[in-house]
Amino acid sequence: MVENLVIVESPAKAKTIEKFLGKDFLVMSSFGHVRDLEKKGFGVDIENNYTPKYIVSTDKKKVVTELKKLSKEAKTVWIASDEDREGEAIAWHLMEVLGLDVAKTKRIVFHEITKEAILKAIETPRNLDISLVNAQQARRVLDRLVGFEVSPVLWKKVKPALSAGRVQSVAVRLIVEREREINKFTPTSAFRVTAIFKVKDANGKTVDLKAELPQRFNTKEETLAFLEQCKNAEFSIADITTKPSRRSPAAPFTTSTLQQEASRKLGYSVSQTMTIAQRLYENGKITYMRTDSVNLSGLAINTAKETIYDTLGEKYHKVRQYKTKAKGAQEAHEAIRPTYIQNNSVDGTAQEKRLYELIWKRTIASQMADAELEKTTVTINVSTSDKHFVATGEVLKFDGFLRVYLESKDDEEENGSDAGLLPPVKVNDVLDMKQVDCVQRFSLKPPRYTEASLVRKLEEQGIGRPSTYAPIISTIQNRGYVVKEDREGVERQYDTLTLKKGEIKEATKTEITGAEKSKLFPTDIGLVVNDYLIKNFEMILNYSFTANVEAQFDEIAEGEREWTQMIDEFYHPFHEKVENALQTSEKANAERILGNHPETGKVISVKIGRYGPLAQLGETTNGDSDEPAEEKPQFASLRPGQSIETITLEEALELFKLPRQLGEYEEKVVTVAIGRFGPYVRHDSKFFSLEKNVDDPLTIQLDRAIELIEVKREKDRKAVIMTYDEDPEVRVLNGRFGPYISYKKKNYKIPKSQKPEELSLEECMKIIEAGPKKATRGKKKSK
DNA sequence: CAGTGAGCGAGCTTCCGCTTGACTT
Repeated sequence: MVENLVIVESPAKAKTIEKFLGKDFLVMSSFGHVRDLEKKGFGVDIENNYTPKYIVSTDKKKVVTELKKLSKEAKTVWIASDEDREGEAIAWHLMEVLGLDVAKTKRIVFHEITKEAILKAIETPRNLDISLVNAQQARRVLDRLVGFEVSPVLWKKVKPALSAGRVQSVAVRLIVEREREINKFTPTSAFRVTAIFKVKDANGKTVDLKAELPQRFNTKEETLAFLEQCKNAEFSIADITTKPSRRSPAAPFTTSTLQQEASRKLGYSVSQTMTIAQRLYENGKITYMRTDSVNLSGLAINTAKETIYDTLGEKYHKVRQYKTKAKGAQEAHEAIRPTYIQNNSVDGTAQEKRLYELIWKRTIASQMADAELEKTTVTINVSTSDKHFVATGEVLKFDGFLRVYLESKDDEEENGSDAGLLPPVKVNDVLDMKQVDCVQRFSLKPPRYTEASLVRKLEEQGIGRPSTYAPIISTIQNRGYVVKEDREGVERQYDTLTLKKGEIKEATKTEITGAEKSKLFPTDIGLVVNDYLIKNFEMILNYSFTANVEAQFDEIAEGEREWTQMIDEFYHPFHEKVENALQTSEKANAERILGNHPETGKVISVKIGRYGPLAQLGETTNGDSDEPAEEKPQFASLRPGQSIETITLEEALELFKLPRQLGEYEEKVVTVAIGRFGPYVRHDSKFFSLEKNVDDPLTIQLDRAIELIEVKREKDRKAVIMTYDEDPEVRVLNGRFGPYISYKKKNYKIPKSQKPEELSLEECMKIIEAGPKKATRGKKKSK
C-alpha cells in the first residue's frame, strides 16, 4: 500500500523524481498520451457537436490497468504531466480513464527536474485547467478532420494511400517551392577583383597584404579596362580605421537548434540526433531532449558559473538569461543541457560522447563572456582610378565564449577570406603591387533544404512540435513526396584575368557547381499532390494557417472561447471545399507533352502512372476520337533524379533505348534494362545487377552478361549452409544478419543456442512452426 | 524488391503529438 502515487509522462523522469521524493512516494509513468481518438472513421461525432470518441490506445492498455490498480490503493494521486496543452490533456485523460476521485487527486507542475522545483510543486498543487484541455481537444479534432477528410480526396484524385495534413503538407510545400525557385534561377556573373601588395612586417620581412575591390564588374570589358588603369597606377594608403566589435554566444539548445548543430557539426540526421539524445537522457546525462525552451534552471546557471570559474577564470563568466522567441513555444521543460554541468564528458558510444560534448560546450558557452574583436579597415587609393581597394583585418582581443564554442552556419559563404592580423602600415604609405586577380563569380541559387534546415524553417513558422520534427521528416519521405539524395554537380566555365609584372593574362577555367549532399528533393508525386492541394485547399496549405489556428487555441485556453464553436466555424467552409474538390476537380496526373519522335513523329509525353512517373511514346487513342489506337503506346519509367517537370525530349528518347535483347544463354533470352534498384540483366526470370561504374546497360554485351549471371550463381551457392532432400523448400542460408532459415518465401531466426550447420530438418520445422510468420515483404514502418 | 501502364471492384490507405521498446532478412 502506497501513500502517494505520482504520475509523470516519461519513465526516465519518474526514476529521477522518485529519488527526490523518498519512500512515501511511488512515481510511475504514463508513457505519454494514454487515450486518443478512435483509429477508424473520424473518431469525432460531427453531427453531435464534434464529440470526440476516445479509446485507450492498444499499447497503453497494460499501463492503464496498472495505474488504475495503484491509484485505487493510494491516498493521494499526484498528476505531474507537463505544463503545456498536451500535458494538461494527458492529466485530464488520466483522471477520466483511471476514474480518479477529485478529492484525492492533485495536479502539480514543474519546469525543471531539480529537487527544489519538485518539492515546491508538491507544496503548491493546483486544479486541472479544463480550458487548456479544451484547447488540446480542438487541436486534436482539427488535425483529425483535416487529415481524414483531405487524404481520401487524394486517394480518389491522385493515387491511393497518399496523405495530407496541417503539418506535412506545408513541409512538402516548402520543399516544392524551393525546388521551383532553383529551377527558375538563372545565375548572373560578375568579376571579383582582389589585389596582393608586398609590404614589410614588424621584423622587416616581406609579407602579402590582400585587398579587395568592394564593387564587382559586370563585364569582362569593364574588368579589362580597370586592369589597364592599374598597370601604371600608384597604390597608396588613404585611410586606416579600427573599430571594436563584440560577439555574443548562442542560447542553449532546444530540440530544433540541437538538430541543426548536430547536423552541421557532426553530420547526424535529425532522427539520429534524437535517438542518441534519448539514450543520453535515459542514462541521466542530459535533461529532456524534446523542448522548445532556452531557459536554464537556477541550479544549472550556478553550476555553469562554478565550472567556468574553476577551469577558465572569473573573467570568462557572464550570467545570461535567454528568452525563447520561437512562435508558439510552450516551454514545459528546460533547455537541453548536461544534467551535471561539471562533467565535460561522459561514458558511452562515440556518437553519444560527441553529442554530449556538443551540448556541454553550448551550455557552458551560453554562460560565458562576449568575445571582443577589433576590426581594422585599410583603404587603398588607385592613382589612375576613383576606385579603392579595401583590406580588412580582424584581431581577437579577448576570446570569451569562443574559447569553447562557435555556432556553425548553413550556407557556405563565398569569400571565405579569413581576415587575420594586418601587417603594420601607415596612411600615405605607397605600396608595391604584386598582382591583381579578377575572377568571374556567379550568383548562388537558393539552397535546397537539409533535414535540419527544414526543421528550422518549420519552427520559425510555428509548425510542428519538438516531438514531431523527426517524424515529419520521415512521413514526407515514406509517402514518397520527398527524397533525401546526393546529386552530382555540373562543370561550369569561368574566366579569370590576372595583372602581373605589367602584363594582363586571360584564362578560362572550369569548376564543379550545384553538387548536393543529403538534400531534400520533391518527387513528381510530391509536386502533383502539392499543386492539387494548393488549388483546392489553399486555406490549409497557407503558411499562416497554423499560426491562425494557434491564436484561436490560445483563446480557448484562456477560457474566452468554446472549443466546439471554433471547430464549427472552421469545419463548414472547410468541408465545402472537400465536397467541391470531390465533385468538380480533375484527376491530377501532371501530363506534359514533350514533342514528337524525330523519326516516327509519334507523340512523346510524360505523366504520373499507376507505378510512378513514366514517359509514353505514342497515343492510347486514335487521334481525337475515343477509339483505341491500332498500335499500343510504349512506356518507360523515369529514372531517379528525373522529373516530369524538367525532363527534356532528348532525355525521354534515351529511356526508350531499353530494354535491350542481348541474345540467348542456356536457351533462354537475356535482356538488359533499368529497374528501381538500377541496371540489371534478366535471364530465366531471374535478375542480376550490373556492376556500378563498370557496366553500361546501353553498351553491355552478351558475354559480360553471362559472366554476371555466373558470378551471382556462385555467390548464391556459397550462401547456402544447409539443404534437405526430403523438403527442398527448407534451406539454411547465410544472410546480411547472419544465418537464417528460409521456407516458402518466409524467413525465420535461428536461436543462438543452435548451430546453423548442425540443424536437422526436424529442428528447422520446429523453428518454422514456433517462429513468427512475418512476411518478408517490406512493410512501411507505420503505427 | 527489379518486368508492368485494359478495366472492374472489394477492401484498404490517412492526421498530429505525447511517450518507449520491439525488431530488424
